[in-house]
Amino acid sequence: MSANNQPHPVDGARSGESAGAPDPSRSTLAGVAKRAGVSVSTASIAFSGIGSIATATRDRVLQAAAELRYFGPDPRARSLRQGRSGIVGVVLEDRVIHSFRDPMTIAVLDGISQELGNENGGLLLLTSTGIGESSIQSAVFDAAVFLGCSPRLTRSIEVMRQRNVPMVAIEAQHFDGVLSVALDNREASTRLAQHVYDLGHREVAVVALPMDALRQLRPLTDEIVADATTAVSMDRLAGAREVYAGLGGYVAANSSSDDGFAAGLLLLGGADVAGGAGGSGGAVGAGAGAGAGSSRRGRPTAIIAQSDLLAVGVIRAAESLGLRVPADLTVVGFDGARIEGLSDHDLTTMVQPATEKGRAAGRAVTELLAGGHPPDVHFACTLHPGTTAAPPPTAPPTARPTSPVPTST
Amino acid sequence: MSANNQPHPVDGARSGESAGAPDPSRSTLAGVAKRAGVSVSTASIAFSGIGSIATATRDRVLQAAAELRYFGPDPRARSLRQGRSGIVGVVLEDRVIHSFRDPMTIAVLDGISQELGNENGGLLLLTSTGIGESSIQSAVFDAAVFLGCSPRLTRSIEVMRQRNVPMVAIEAQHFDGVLSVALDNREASTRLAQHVYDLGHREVAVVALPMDALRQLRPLTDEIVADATTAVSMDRLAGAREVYAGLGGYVAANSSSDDGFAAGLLLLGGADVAGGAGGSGGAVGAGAGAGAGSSRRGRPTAIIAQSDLLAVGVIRAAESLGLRVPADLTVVGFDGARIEGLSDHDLTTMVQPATEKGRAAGRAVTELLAGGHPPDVHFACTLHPGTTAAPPPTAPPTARPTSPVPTST
DNA sequence: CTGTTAGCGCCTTCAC
DNA sequence: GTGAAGGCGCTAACAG
Repeated sequence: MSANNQPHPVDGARSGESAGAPDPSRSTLAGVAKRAGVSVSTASIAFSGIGSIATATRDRVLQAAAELRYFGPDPRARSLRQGRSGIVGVVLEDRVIHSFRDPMTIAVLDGISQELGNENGGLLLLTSTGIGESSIQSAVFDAAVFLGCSPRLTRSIEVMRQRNVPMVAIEAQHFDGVLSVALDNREASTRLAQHVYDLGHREVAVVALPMDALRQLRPLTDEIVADATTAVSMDRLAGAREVYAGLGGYVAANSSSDDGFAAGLLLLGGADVAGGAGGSGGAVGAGAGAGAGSSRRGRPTAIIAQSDLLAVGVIRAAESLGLRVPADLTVVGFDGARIEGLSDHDLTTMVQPATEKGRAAGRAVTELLAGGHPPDVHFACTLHPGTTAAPPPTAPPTARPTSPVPTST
Repeated sequence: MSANNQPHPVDGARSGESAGAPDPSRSTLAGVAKRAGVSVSTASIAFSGIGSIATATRDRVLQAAAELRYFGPDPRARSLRQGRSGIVGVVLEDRVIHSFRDPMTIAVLDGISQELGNENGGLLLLTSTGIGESSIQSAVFDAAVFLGCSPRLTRSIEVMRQRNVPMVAIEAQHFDGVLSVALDNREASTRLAQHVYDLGHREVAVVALPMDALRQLRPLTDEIVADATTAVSMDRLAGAREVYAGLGGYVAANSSSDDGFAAGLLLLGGADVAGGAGGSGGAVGAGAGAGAGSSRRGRPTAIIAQSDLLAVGVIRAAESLGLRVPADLTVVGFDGARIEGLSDHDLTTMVQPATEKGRAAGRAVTELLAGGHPPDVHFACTLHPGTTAAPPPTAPPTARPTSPVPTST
């Protein structure tokens, strides 16, 4: 009889604990209660403070606890019983290292943690590695925040929903039952492109953020766009294409200045060099339908980078080729990351409230956990004019058509 | 009778769940078993795969689960029963934002996550906010990694020890029962200082990493050193002082180029300006005992920054004052962070294997959880000569005493 | 103010 | 290959 359970078979069994049995059944609330001569529930109250208890009794309990070196309830048991662990899961799209290298991600994480204030227990970092997804389904947390995640999470989301785990998605596509915190990526991108257009640029290329799981620097093709799964880059591209229809360029492997540099070289040197460091095909200049004006597909006079990191790389590439920014080349970014080391440049970019996004997500989580039904949140970007955008070298300085350029396709 | 427990009082009670009761007692393994016409234990086997089960039976169970939208065991219950949650806690000294801005911390985190591979469940980020410490004591995790933490964690460590939670400390002081992963900070720092010395520098100042909880840029005083709680900065200082006895300078508020910049201005402009932007007292030059050679406490000819970020800031400060690096000023860092945007400079620094540190910690955690007793780990730094260190403008190029300079105190 | 009682959801030894 | 039961450690109703 009596199925003897030993959930902690580590000690005696495995390792050769040399010291004299430091764990003859780890002290438990029951043990403390017994030693203090009270019932477990009373002891529980002594620790949680929930319910009333005589000071004397509590002292007795606490002293017994001290003697037994009992420091408080086991978090695991507590979380089972209460149905709450205090942990908020943050699901990152990428390997941790990539996420951490992106100042926007970091800002968002900081915002979340600001609002959650670690009184909740902490942030559990998870990654959606695609296959398996196991960790996200088997991890202990009360609420989940998805950070720019792809639709492959569908199943995990279903599981969470079934478990009544509130979910918030930042910059992801819409999922039913998942609160959305997002940016006006498309509109902002249009505004930025319009800014470039108004300066007179007609030969323009884009360096886009990754659009799918395949992390590789390559020319932006229709297939890639068609199969894209990343909302942010898609929206930013769509926005720019409202001004520059058919805008072409490169897709980066990730948001890094190294990738921006490589793409920049391809775009700026590639026109002549043809087949530089990896990109096989074309996709330079204003791509398919170069807007009104010169249809000559020469070197672009402006490059729209979908992130500031990429933009920084592009600027470096330009300078390494002897081009001056913005005199010879206009470069604009996106994010407002305030990347240091840009020498004298003040990057022209769309500033997004990254930390605020995180804070909003954190607040939403709090409300959801309290049973509320907060609404979706939208943020707007603001144009930072900066000093890296100027009229093209040879263009008419005052062209100002505000309507989209028609596609030539 | 029958104390009716409802650990999840959220639904009906609080929020006005309008939809038709999506959670009439969330599906559980017992429910699945009943529906499949088997016992719970059999159903459990169907999910865990541990134990033998007829294929037909398993299919029946899985189908029943699908029908009930049961997606697998509840992580909370599982973790209580098994005594394992799969979560590894990472305790950061600072607010998340500070940690995330430090490339070394990020590299370490990446190393940890590489080795833990998220099959374990994920990294739980916790911060040692000093007061309370509650979150670390009440959070669910199986093992803890402390990242450069101060001794204020003593109590939390005691709790973890009592709970049999394996602990690994990276770059922290020694704690009993906590596996240590560390760097030869002191020795490396000495080597770097010697390098500077060998170049002929005698007027030297340090920009130190924070030494205690008070995050504020201020002159390095004896009190600060005496009360220091951060092992890394202490060790690096001690190492440098073996070459430059009594080395003085500033303590930064955190490892950032902004702080480096501010400290740089104080050190380089401060000698004349006296009381520039906040630092009241002296602490410039080679401090108390300016080493052999000129005892004139003028502007330093070399600045030893305790991190690359700080060094970058110092370089910017120097250049903003019209000083050329390294012709007019030698600047050395520590870390090997490869910070971008340093223009043409290649920072002279001690390169530390940060990712490796994280990996080692991750591996140690794995072994400890498996019941092993892995040893402490030590890593060495390598000097990267770089291009930001050169002989001082007016110094004899070939001074080469290898023994420490005696203190004048 | 304290004790009793009934599980949270699952796993696991033991018997069949 | 499957079923039956005990309990991980704790908390929340209720009764006294």
